[in-house]
Amino acid sequence: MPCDHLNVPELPEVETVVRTVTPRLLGREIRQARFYSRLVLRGDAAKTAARLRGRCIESVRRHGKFILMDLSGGLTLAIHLGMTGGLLWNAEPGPHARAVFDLDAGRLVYDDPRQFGRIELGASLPERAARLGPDALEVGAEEFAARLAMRRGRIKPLLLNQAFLRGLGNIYADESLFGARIHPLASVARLGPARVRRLYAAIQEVLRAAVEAGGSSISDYVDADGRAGSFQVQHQVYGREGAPCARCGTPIRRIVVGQRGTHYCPKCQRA
DNA sequence: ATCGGTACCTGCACGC
DNA sequence: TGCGTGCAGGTACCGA
Repeated sequence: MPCDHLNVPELPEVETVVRTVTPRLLGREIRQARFYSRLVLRGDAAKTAARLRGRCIESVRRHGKFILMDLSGGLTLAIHLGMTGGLLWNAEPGPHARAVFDLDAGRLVYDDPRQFGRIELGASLPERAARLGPDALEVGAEEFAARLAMRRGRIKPLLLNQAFLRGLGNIYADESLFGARIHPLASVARLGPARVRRLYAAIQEVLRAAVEAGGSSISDYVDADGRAGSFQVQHQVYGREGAPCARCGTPIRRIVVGQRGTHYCPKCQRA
């Protein structure tokens, strides 16, 4: 069986999901939609199902951590996977299935044990998605630097702030800071241009490598039809508390920043 | 704008 | 073995 999507979906995982489901969904017609969670679905289940019926999926795209499906007739279905959401293809709905989309060919199941994910249907992308910052993989170096210059506070919480940059989550924020050799508590205002450039480059490299590997760990968000899990990207700091830093051998340290576990090398990443 | 806290959920690791 | 506790972190919201 598929899917222990135990890993939290961030930009690379969502990108992987989008790439995997797109060829299966493009041009398909939604025959029937069913919703099983008042928490996950924003809006009335019966009305949403009625609006979806008969529509074709014209495009699938990623917007930060959102999955957006543009439907015929000018509607957009937005799916956010939260922390434990995943899409299963042609799967039998399990106890955590929160939505099922029966298509003219195949079936898409939205599975989400903790129900932190959200599904909403609207005329365009939801307002809360529209007001986010530029996509972490699309932003240019200069725009990144300019946006950073307008901010204060510590760097790690800023990287997690989707209104600043959309797509980074806890894992890749830590990995990016390690790549740039910047301490997670470093003051944004005191980051010089060299470190800002390094941070930008590290974010791009970390995200691209993860996308290339098909996400952070098991790639079976959509693998109900039995594709073997892909290889895993080796995290340098995340989840490696006490293990030696790959660069200098110093034990990786874990602290809490903004209520979130934060991993870094105390020697490579100075404040 | 930033900061710190809470809440939403449930599965799982851990300790006794 | 069994049970309680705490933790995981994406996002929204609150007051300061």
